[in-house]
Amino acid sequence: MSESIEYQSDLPLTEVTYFILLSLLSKPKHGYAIMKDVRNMSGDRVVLSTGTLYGAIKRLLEQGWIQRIEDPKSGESQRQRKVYRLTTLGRQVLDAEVHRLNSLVAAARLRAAEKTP
Amino acid sequence: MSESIEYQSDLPLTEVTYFILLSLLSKPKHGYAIMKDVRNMSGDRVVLSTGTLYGAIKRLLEQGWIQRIEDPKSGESQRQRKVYRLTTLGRQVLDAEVHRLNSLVAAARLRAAEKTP
DNA sequence: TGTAATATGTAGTTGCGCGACGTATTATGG
DNA sequence: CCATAATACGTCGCGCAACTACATATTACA
Repeated sequence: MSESIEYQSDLPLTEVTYFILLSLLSKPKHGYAIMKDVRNMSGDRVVLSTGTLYGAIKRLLEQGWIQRIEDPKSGESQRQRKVYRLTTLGRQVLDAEVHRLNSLVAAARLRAAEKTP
Repeated sequence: MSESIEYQSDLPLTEVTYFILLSLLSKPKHGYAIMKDVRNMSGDRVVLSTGTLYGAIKRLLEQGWIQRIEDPKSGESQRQRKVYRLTTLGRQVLDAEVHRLNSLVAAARLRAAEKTP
């Protein structure tokens, strides 16, 4: 049934955190790839600075929402490149956030209906 | 057509700001009433402390998203009670935020579809 | 009469996004 | 062929907003 009622103490996610987790939902990526992906996904609205990105990654690792894996493309001549994947916990938190987001929109719809113009 | 493409530099709204604006969408309220309303609207999930509430109100006034009006219920024996209403600008920002929220949910739906399990 | 609800506010702490800066490697086009 | 853009990693310090705790006063009611 995927309740995702727990984890609410970690919400709301910041927009940056949300997009990073979302980016890693499809497949593991390294930092720079996340940056570009988030930018594309958001239609150029969310442009991460490196300060924001690596700070967020550090926190996400500490919380156990993402974890580092070996670079699958590390066939010989590869320079440093840190690849991360979403953990089960991270996916659950993301689910809970989507749920919260939907409730915010629902609340707005309710209010707009009972609005006194 | 109510574009609400502008105002994006003021987004994302924090959850607190969002609920306060939403609370004032139906009708003007004073601070304490906003607190209770937000709590109810969110199903007890968002419980504002006074520090959060009055800090937010101060910022919202400065930004011109809400404005103070005279208490309509100030018939004689009334103690201090500051009533606020949403401005046109505030309503436009709220609209833009709902739009942004919808785009976040849409992005998640897209990603969930192209997910590699 | 005392206590919960109503009502408003300040002070200090913490967390996070952001801009600026710093370093190194690989493509590429002029 | 060499400069410059793109790739790729990171740190540091600033400012803003939310939260906790504290402070104060009035009104309802049991």
